Amino acid sequence: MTAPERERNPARTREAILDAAERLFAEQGYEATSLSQVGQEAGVSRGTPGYFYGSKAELYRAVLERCFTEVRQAVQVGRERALASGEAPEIVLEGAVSDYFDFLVGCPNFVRLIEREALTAAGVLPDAPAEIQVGREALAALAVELGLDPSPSGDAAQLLLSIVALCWFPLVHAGTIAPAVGVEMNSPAALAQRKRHVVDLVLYGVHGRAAMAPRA
Amino acid sequence: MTAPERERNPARTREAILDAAERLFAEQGYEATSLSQVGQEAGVSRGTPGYFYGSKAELYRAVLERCFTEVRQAVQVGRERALASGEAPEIVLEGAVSDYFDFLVGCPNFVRLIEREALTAAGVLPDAPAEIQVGREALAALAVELGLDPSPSGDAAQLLLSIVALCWFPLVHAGTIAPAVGVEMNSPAALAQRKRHVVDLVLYGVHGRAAMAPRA
DNA sequence: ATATACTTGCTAGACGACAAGCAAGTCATC
DNA sequence: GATGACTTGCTTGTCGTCTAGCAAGTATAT
Repeated sequence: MTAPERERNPARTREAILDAAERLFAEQGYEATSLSQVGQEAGVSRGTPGYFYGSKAELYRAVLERCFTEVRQAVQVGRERALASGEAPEIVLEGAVSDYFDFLVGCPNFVRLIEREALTAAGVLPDAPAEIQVGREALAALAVELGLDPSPSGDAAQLLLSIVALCWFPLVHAGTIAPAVGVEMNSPAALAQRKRHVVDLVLYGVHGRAAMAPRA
Repeated sequence: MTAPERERNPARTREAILDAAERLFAEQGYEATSLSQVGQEAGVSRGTPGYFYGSKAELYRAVLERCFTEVRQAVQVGRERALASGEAPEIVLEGAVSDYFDFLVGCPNFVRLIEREALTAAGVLPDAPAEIQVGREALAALAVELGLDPSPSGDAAQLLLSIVALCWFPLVHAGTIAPAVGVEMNSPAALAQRKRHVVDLVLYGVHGRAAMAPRA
């Protein structure tokens, strides 16, 4: 009868901690985030994150792992949808780029975490097999779809990297470089405009590469 | 006769500290770098950085300031050279993109510092007037050179942001995303290949935009 | 010329503020 | 009442800052 002060639910608590940690690690970075802060943000005491995840490093690993699996699933879904559509290659590419752009817009934490990870020399994880696999799959799909050279550092890889760069970079620097060069990224309309430009640029690139013979 | 244990030279010491701090802040980030580490790297005691720069935050500011002035000078030089060349717009653009790419390759510390700064919400500096000015100047130059819409978020701004993204992003993610999608960035040849791709893509973009009427 | 006053580069010890991890404790739920 | 969820107290270590002090130079006076 007595209203329980706080209902006990380890699964829920674990997830709350993971959510809080993801946000804080993404926003402030690993070093600048304390376990007390994570606990407070998750609505538990300062010892609870350590209780469930053992150490700060392992909590961080758990955050990254969850992010990666989510991303992998999303990419998987997107890829299957694109391959099954049966549209012309350019239409498929256009849709894929657009989807990728939207996906990143919806995952600011993921973007920031990966960005920080890239800045941490040699990273926390020895190498990210999950991510690499996703990248390779995307590379193969792109090469097949457009009939490009699928070899490492070949045309398909270069184009894929450019697509990622064009979608990714403006989000990371939405508050710094983008406005500095005259591009706002703060409204849905501005984002849509940016997305259209990216899609166009990629398509022009594919056209150009097909039209003019690539230099000897 | 007696070899001076350590010649006393405040200017030299200040610069040594600044060099060490730049490297460490760029590589490890602000939080993960201690003043003791800076002192050790600079060949002085752990108290000396604080003695010369007052506080850790001010030392960081000094590092950023020096970086910015160096970059501004480099951009200035490049812009004047490009404008004075009298070549066709496309050739000028090609050279500018190529130069920018090379410049970033030569300034890994700068790239990492700015990247970290972008991740620090609201940044350390209220807004970077120097950087914004550089961006605006580049925007105007690009719009004039190619006859594009110079308004904020217009074609010129979008293209400029794309150029920056294409040059910048692969360097930051040379160890993570680039290899994951099949692009190596570790040898001069690989860098040259990447640069050529970027230049081509930008030129194709300009061509495409000129050839096909941009969508209504 | 030499001694003395004074400045300045630089070091090292001390102190306070956290933070991470551990251990003991408390409380709910089966 | 036992297991597991969760908290709180404590230890240990590190970092930034402050400050006292040494050493090396410079200026001034004799």
